Amino acid sequence: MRLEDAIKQKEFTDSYNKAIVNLHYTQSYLVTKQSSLFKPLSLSPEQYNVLRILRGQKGSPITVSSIQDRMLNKMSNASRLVEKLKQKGMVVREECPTDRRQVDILITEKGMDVLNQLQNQMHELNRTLIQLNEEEVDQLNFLLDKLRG
Amino acid sequence: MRLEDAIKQKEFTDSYNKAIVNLHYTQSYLVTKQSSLFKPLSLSPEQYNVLRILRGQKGSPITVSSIQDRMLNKMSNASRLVEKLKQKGMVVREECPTDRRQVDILITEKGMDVLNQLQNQMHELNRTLIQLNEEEVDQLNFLLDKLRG
DNA sequence: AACAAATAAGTGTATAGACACTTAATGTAA
DNA sequence: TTACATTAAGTGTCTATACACTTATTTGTT
Repeated sequence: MRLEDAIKQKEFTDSYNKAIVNLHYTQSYLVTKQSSLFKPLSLSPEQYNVLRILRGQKGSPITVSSIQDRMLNKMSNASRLVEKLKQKGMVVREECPTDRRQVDILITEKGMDVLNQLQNQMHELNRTLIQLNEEEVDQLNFLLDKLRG
Repeated sequence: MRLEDAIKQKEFTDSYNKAIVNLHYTQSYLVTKQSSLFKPLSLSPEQYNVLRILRGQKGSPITVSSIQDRMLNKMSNASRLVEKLKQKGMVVREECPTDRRQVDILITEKGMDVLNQLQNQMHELNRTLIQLNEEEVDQLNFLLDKLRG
């Protein structure tokens, strides 16, 4: 659906303005659709993102600030998200032996189970959410990477 | 900057997965940069969006639910955003004469002043935020519209 | 060694998003 | 016309974002 119809706006001042609005709108569309997957597991999209980062560590611990660096939203609060995940038993905190300011975070078996449970559904959902062929997706990724300079 | 470097992730399972993450990351990048414009005026990005919708009405009133329909984030709460703007004197609420359930919203002169103040800065910022040429921006808009099906 | 600067984690608070719910008014149909 | 469903607006509550701040620890300099 054209953006103009989706938000009932007749026209934009220029293509750049439309692109900004289009990106905001499309991201919100994705969040809404993805949330339906997370909801049954009582996971928020950002909590899922933190779990993904931890899985990427393949067993080695990662500090809270390194999680922050890897987050999609650099303004979000890794400290509090980790605390939420800990309460659900999906991560553990350990004092870092070499620097007592830091806290090492590890994903638990339960956390891995939740991710594995989501894996296939997520893969399928991604395809249905993005109605583009392979060439177009690559083009989109190219443009997004270039856009940010 | 490539997404892989921006979030320190070596690779993605596939291009579709990367595109989802790329859209989330890019939108967050835009929000952060745009917020710096709104902040001096004590406006949030969503409050700005509501004002834009009201300006688009060119003087005719619009109900709260129509604002909701036009919002970028369909899950956001137009009722509360309008209340915030009212407290700042940027909009007024009027009882709808034909349907007492509805509430007509109008932008005030103060609201218009704020928008006009932002207009030029916003236009400039859009160009610098999107490091693409005209052809590429159009291509991006095409892909985003198609993506959502 | 002493002290200031820098860094890591966490806290406080306001705004917004997500979602279920309430209340009031309107529409519809027996 | 009464009764029930629908719609519009608003409220309550939890989670997350944005941003300033605190505390503890480490680093770097003199």
